[in-house]
Amino acid sequence: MIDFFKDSLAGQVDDQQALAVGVALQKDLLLLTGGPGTGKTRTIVTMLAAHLSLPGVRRTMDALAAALLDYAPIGIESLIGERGKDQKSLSDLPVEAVADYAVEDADITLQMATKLATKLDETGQARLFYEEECPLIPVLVDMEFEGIRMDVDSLSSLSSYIQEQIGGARGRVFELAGEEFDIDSPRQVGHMLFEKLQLDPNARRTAKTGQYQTTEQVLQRLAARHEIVERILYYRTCTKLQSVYLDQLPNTRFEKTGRVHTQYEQAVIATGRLQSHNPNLQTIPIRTELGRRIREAFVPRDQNHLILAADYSQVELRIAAELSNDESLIETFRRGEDVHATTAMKVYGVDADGVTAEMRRKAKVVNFGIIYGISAFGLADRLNIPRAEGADLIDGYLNSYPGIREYMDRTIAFAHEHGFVETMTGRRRYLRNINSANGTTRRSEERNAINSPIQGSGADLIKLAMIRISRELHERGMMTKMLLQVHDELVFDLHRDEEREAPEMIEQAMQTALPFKVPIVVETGIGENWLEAH
DNA sequence: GTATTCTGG
DNA sequence: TTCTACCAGAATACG
Repeated sequence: MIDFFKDSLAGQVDDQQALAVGVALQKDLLLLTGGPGTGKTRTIVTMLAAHLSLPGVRRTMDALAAALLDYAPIGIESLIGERGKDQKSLSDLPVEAVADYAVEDADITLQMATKLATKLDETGQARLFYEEECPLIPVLVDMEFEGIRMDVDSLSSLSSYIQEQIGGARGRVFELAGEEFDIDSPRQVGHMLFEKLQLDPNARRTAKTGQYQTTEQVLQRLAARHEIVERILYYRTCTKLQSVYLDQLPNTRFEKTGRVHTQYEQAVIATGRLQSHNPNLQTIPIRTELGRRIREAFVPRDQNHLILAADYSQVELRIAAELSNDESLIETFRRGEDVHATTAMKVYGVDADGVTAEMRRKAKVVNFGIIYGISAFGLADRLNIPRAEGADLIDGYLNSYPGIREYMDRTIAFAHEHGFVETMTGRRRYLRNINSANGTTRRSEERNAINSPIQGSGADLIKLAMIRISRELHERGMMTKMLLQVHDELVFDLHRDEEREAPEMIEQAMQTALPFKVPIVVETGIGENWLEAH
């Protein structure tokens, strides 16, 4: 959003000013926006409309004009020259020279808007556009504008500690290797582990360049054979944290506010999710003890606030239950049972007391795999079990939840017939390779067909919740601010006076944003930082 | 610029 | 027989 306005204003403003202009423009734009049949002016935000109805076309005026109007607008190069250091700026030219170009821009945009509005109606995505995507714009602008406060001191003390850890791990790796090499180079790591130390005569190679694979998954399996492996893994964990989250992240803090203002893209991801960048706050570590500590640096804006995190519990599995209407899976959620343990009971044919931790772990992997349209091989690979056992697990799963098998068959058949699939709100994903003669390509597209309605409905659910939460916060004159969205989680600056009201309202909005027969569970947490709020 | 790897949901 | 789980951003190595 910021980039868009900064570009439009030809570098004449800084980020803060661009943000302010963006807020003002977007809000005016939306005042003009009415739903279908309301009789109000329908302002079409062409980029968003194009993302929904022409997702395969690049969202530039030239590409869209070619696709929608079969027309090639005046090229900007004819005015300011080719890209490069000699390229002029529009502001260098007399107004007369720019007039035709500028007028045509407005004309073409209006013509495209009219066509796009028709397309949205035709594809059944008008409500999605007017009632979900458009109202979300000012909500995202507000979140970008607010930002989240970052405590750089806590990051720098963590950085010193990790720097020591890196030195220690590095020394131990060289000691065990008997020589120095570049641990940052996957090729040299592969050479050390598989040529010099001969840790696995059947080591896998990468598809493109034939190097030895040294991914975490590969290394985990070798960890028991040689101490060097776990040291390399630890070295990688530490260098990753250092380079991405300790060296770079503090620089993204906006000095005037002391906060980090991520940018959200609404029209990029095919399934309908948001994308976060500059910095990406949707990939802040949580899975490892050391990594989690990064989250301690995300703190409330001042002493009157706390961090509130609200996240959907197993939302994609619940959506799979809803879409498939599988009685057994729905019943599991209605009873409030542990879905992974229940799945283990079913696929292993044991009672509740018979479920071991290992069974539950495997059942959990199967539950996730099903959402992605997994194959027996893929499951076997991930669980490090024989392929036949993987096949048995999937068979057992689909027999326990027959509705899921029907959902998969029905969805793939629909995709083959129509060339797209859709979410609960009618958001479409077009699958141009669904009828490919290449089996690998086709099967990959069939997995997309299975996964997209699930992932995309999750995106719709939280987007609609965000719109309602934002409206409630404003209407009630509350001081709590929504700050971040991480796919199934929302993060807030919670005002201390609203410690009861806000979480209750937010939970309610998240649970009821779309109608479900399956219970939707939201977990909230409050703390002095993002880690504590979990 | 592409490949590999790691971070998240 | 082959190739394998969905959606991403970003840092680093290497040619």
